[in-house]
This record gives sequence, C-alpha cells and structure tokens, in this order.
Amino acid sequence: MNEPIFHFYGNKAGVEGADQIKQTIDDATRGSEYYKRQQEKRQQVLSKVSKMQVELENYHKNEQKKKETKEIIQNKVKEFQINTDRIWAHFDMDMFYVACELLDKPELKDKPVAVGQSIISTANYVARKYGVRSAMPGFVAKKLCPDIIFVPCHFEKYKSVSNIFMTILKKYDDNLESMGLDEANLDLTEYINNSQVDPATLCENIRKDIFIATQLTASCGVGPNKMIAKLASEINKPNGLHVVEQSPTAVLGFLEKLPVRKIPGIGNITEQILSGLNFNTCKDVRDRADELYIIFTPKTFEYIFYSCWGVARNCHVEFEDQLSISCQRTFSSISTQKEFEDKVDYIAEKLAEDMQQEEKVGNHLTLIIKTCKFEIRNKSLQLNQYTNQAKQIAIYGKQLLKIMQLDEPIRLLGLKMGSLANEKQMQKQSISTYFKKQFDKSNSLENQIASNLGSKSHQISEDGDSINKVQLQQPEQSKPEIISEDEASNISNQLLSGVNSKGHQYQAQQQSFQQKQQAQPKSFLCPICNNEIDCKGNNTVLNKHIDRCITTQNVIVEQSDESNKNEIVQKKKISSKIESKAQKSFNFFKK
DNA sequence: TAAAGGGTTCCGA
DNA sequence: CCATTTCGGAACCCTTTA
Repeated sequence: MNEPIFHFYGNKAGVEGADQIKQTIDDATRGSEYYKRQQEKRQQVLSKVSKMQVELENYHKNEQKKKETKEIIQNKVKEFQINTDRIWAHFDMDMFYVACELLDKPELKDKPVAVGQSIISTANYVARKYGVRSAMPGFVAKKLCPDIIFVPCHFEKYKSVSNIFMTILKKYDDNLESMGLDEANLDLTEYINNSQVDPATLCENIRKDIFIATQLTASCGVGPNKMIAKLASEINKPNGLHVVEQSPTAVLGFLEKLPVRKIPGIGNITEQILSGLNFNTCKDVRDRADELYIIFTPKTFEYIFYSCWGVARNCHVEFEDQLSISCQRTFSSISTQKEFEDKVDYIAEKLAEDMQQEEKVGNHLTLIIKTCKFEIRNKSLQLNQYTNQAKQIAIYGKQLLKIMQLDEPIRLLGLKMGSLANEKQMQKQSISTYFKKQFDKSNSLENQIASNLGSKSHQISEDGDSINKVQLQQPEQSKPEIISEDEASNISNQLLSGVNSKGHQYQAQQQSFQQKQQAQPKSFLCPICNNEIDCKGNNTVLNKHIDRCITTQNVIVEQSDESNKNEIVQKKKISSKIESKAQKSFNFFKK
C-alpha cells in the first residue's frame, strides 16, 4: 500500500534502479500536504480502474454486445490504411538547455548538472541517472543526487543556438514545424525525391551539420508520419538515429512492443488506467480494441486506437489561434480577504501585460486557486465586454473571488482569459460601426469600444434589435449578475462519471475544429512579430512567414525580472504558440 | 438535441 | 538551519438553456 506516488517516473524515463529512486523520492516527501493529495488522487484513479474492470467483466458476459462491438472495431480497422507515402523526420537536441550551458562550462561535463533551481528545467544525463527529471522540484533532485549542480537559465543563449539549429533544418524543409526551441518536425519527402539520397544517410548528415555548427548533438527519428518520427527519435537518444521504414509492416512492427505510455498525449493518468486494465503495449490495444471501446469515451478511444495503429498526421498543420491566456503564481500561504484581493490585483496586472503583448482581448474570465491542501478550484464568468485592461480584469476577478467564498488559506492564485479576439481587428471593426460616435462622446478607452463589438452576439445577429441588447456598461457601474450556485451539487459523482454514458454514435457532431476554419482571411496578424501578412488565404505563405519569424529572433520573450516565473514556462510559452497539441482532432487522416 | 456555459482533468516540459 | 512539489493550455464532460 505504500506504493510511491510520484509521477516523475513513468515508463517514459526507462531508467534502471527506478524502484530505488522512487523510494528516495517517496521518503523525501512523505507527510507533506502535497503527498496526501497525491495519494488521494491515486486512490481515485484506482477506484476508477476497478469500476472499469467491473464494466469489462459485464461486457464479456454479454456475447451479443461483444459481437457487435468487435464488428465495429473491424470496420474501423478496414476503414483506414497506414499511409506511408511521406517521409518525416523528427530532430531533437539532446538535453538542450544543459547542453548549451556546458558549452561555456566544459569542466562540468561529467558532473550532474541541472538548469533551473526551484523547479528543474532540464538535467544532463549524468543527473538523469540519479533520477533527476525536468519539472522536478530542486530539493527532491538534491535528495536524489546531493552533488547536483544547479545552473541558472539563460534563455537568450538557447534562443540563438536554436536559430542555428533551425536554419540548418530549413534547408531540407522550409515549412518545418518547430515545437519549442529544441525540436522540429520535417517533411523530407520532396527533398529525398529530388536528391535520391536515402533517409538514413541524409539524417546522419544533418546531424553532423548540426554538430559542426553548434558543437551539440541532436537525436533523430524517421518515419511515415510525425508521431512515428517522434517516437523513433527517442529510440537511440542521446546522439542517435532510428529509422522506421516506409511500410505498414515496419510501422506496426515498430509499435508492437512499444509501451502505450510513449505515445504523445498518453500521460501519467491514462497510463495508470491502461496498465490497470492490462493494456501495456500498443499491441495490447490493437488486440483488445473492443474493450477499449467499451471503457473510454469516443474521443479518447479514437485517439488511443488510431495511435496504436500508427495512424497520425502526415501533413503540415495549419496555424490555429490560441484559445486562452492565463497567469498563475504560487506563493507562501495567505488567508485574509485583503490578501486575496491584493493577489487578484497583482495577477490581473500580469495577465493584462501578457494579453497586451499578444494584442489580444477576451471576454471570459476564470479565477483559479489552490488551497494549502493542494485542492484546485475555479470559477468563471462571461464578461459583458472584451478587455485586456488590468483594472477591469481585477474587478471581475474580485467578483469571482466573492462568488467562490474562500474560507481557507491558499498557495496559488491565477486568472485565465478565454474567448480571445484580436485587439487590432476589434478596433478596426469598431471604427466602422454604429457605436463609435456614442463612445467618442463618452470618452471611454478605445478598447472598451472594441470590447463591446464583434462579440458573439454581434456576429450572430444581423437585426438591429439584438445589437441593441449588447450591453455597454463599465464594470464599476454594473456588475454582471451572477447567481452564486451553492457547491452542494457536484464533487463526488464527477470522478466516477464517464464510465457509463458515452454514446460512441455521434461522430459527425464532434468535428468542431472544422468549423473554426470557416472563412480564411486574406491577411493575418503574425503572432510573433505582429505584422500583418498578406497571405491571400494561403496557409503556406503564412506558415513560411511564421517560421521565418521564429528563427530570426523576433520572438519577444519577457525579460524576466520576476524570479518567480520559471524557465519551463518560457520554454512552454514559445512552443505552444507554434503548435497546439498533437492529439487534437481526428480528421487529419481522412484528408 | 444542439449549443453554450461552467468546471475539471490531463498533458508536457 | 529548516521545509519546500510549477505553470500554461487545451481537451473533455456534465448541466443548463433555447
């Protein structure tokens, strides 16, 4: 029962002596509130698993249903084919941040080194042997490896090395997709067709080029789609190459023994559930897909199912808009109303800064808090206007605070703005509208004008009647009326839900992301440099521009004067700008 | 019966 | 010396609403 609860150790790590390491981490952390909370969570997962087990037992008793389900699966398997027309490569710099630091400090090369201090950003392979991982708190790393050397983060340095890395890769695929500073996906099909080199030789040459230019090593994987390439790149890491041949047999063979945990998008929790039900490798999933179908909701099922069959995106992804911007901070415990409010003010300012930098406005605010018992709660609110002003955000934030009725100490507070829209576009729209005059008179801020227009209600309604319904109040005068619901309802049944009612039937309705792609505007605001790009509705042009921006140092990175904001976040911020998650929607293999 | 709203879960680094 | 465990974004799911 005293099973270590730490999540830094999934199969992804693949380190010997993992049990010992788990034990050390466990010893170092037992008794804390954090630990207690983790145990609770673990229990919840376990009870979810046992519910699922019961469900599966029933399923196996029902021959009729079994027959039906297997048929559905068989049809699904017939429907797709693993497309091996294209050749993708995934390049990944080895332990990137640390490697960059070691360039300047070669004497540390054979010692355990980590970038970051309170939370570790990257560790070198010496430190990894001891079990040190990214996102691990510094004190745990110290317990695992007392001699570890912490090096502060120098983001600018990594950026410039990354530029060199990307420039080299661009020669082979101008449209490459970079996910963060140290990773990129390349579609090598054209290059290889033109030059007649074989993929392995080509990629080895590229790796050499990278080394010559940066003195750093990169690992590489090759396969018929992005997912396979990424998975392959981990096989011979660090400083290695692995090629999955361009045939369905090779792909299936490659995946066969692969732990499902390796699939991007399957993380700690999903792994626990899967292994609890004895799904360990991709082959398990393929063989018993009908069970998977019974247990998981449609989306989750599809994602896992297709991934294990090696079906994934094999074309470049189109740029998608960011959906929300958020800001959250951890601090030492606070418990008075005044302190809460001050935090809201502070976070609101930070959020407003971020939003203004991105030139976004939004009208859906969420307040997030974490209690000192590590419980997370949030409340959200549909605003009656679009905004990115600290003052307004703070006012709404304090309303949410009231609604939440906090009566215990907290250690984190955050604000998230959703329903984003482009600030400039909003302003443009506002100029040509009926409301302009009114607002000029009432000398309100420009973005307050913008904020009341172009909202959903505006787009939906063409009749003047409903436009009049758009509310034009300032938050000080009239606060949105939100009836505070009492909390009695939810909590307990939440976690156990999703076991019963799943409705695999309605696939047609699930295609929300197609709707996002309605009308392509002729010009586009580049999220990196903020210039308008005349892309004539052509995504290639847009992508090229964005890629160029990324690699020409135009990325604006906050010069962090807050020691609070850690390195991992900066890493993340950049990468999420460029590509949203791999596991998104499943239409991509249908073409 | 589909969409909107609100809240939670999960992932990755 | 002590104790100390992140943050951002999207997917997902349930409930309410029109």
